[in-house]
Amino acid sequence: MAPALSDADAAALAAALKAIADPNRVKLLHRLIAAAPEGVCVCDLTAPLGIEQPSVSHHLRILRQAGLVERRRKASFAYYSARLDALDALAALISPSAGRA
Amino acid sequence: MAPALSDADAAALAAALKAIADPNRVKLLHRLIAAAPEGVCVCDLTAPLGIEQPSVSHHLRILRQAGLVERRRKASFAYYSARLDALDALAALISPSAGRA
DNA sequence: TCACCACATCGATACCCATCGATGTCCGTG
DNA sequence: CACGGACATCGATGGGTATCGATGTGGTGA
Repeated sequence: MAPALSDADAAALAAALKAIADPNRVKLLHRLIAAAPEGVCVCDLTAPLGIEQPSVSHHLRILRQAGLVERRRKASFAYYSARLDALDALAALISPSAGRA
Repeated sequence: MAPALSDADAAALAAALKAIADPNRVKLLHRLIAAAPEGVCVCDLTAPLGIEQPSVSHHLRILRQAGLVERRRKASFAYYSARLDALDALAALISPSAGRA
């Protein structure tokens, strides 16, 4: 497994985790996972989250920069979908039993 | 699966993730996991992390409050060890494929 | 072309947190 | 009982961030 864990690796893993370490982003991801592999447009995420549209865009931007969600544009709408492989990979990194046989 | 995900669940998951979403805490957990099930005393964690002892205690305190590490005291030493089951459970929560069969 | 809709960005505000030096607490030792 | 070592807590400081209203942008339809 990863015996060393460099500073860069630790920083990268911390950055990815920080992207999810927010209640609203947890909710967003949960909804996108539940809708996978379909996408959900921003307009359908504002109301259930209870926050304004700029905040939703802000959180989705952070999740997208972390490589955890994707965006597909159709007309003036933006459909976001979860990257299941990225989430699985992230889970494997924090799971101690993942590295063992 | 988790169909609903209440506000409390989202907040709890976010809080647990926030506990790991720090480069130094990632490093601490990595070392404790590598040393599991043995414990590591604070004095052996200060030098490799490159931060002062109060900061190490601070981070270990946060990890302990999140239920991710345990503390065993022996004399004036404090031995910390990772809770592998808690980490596995946390990984399962953020892994989309974990809920499926 | 003009008005409109969905979304992104900007700017300001308020809040949380990581870090460290100094200090406190507990225990074992001489 | 004083001393010292190991760890925890305190207080101050600096940097990061979530949130919103206002505004910008791009595409659609009349």
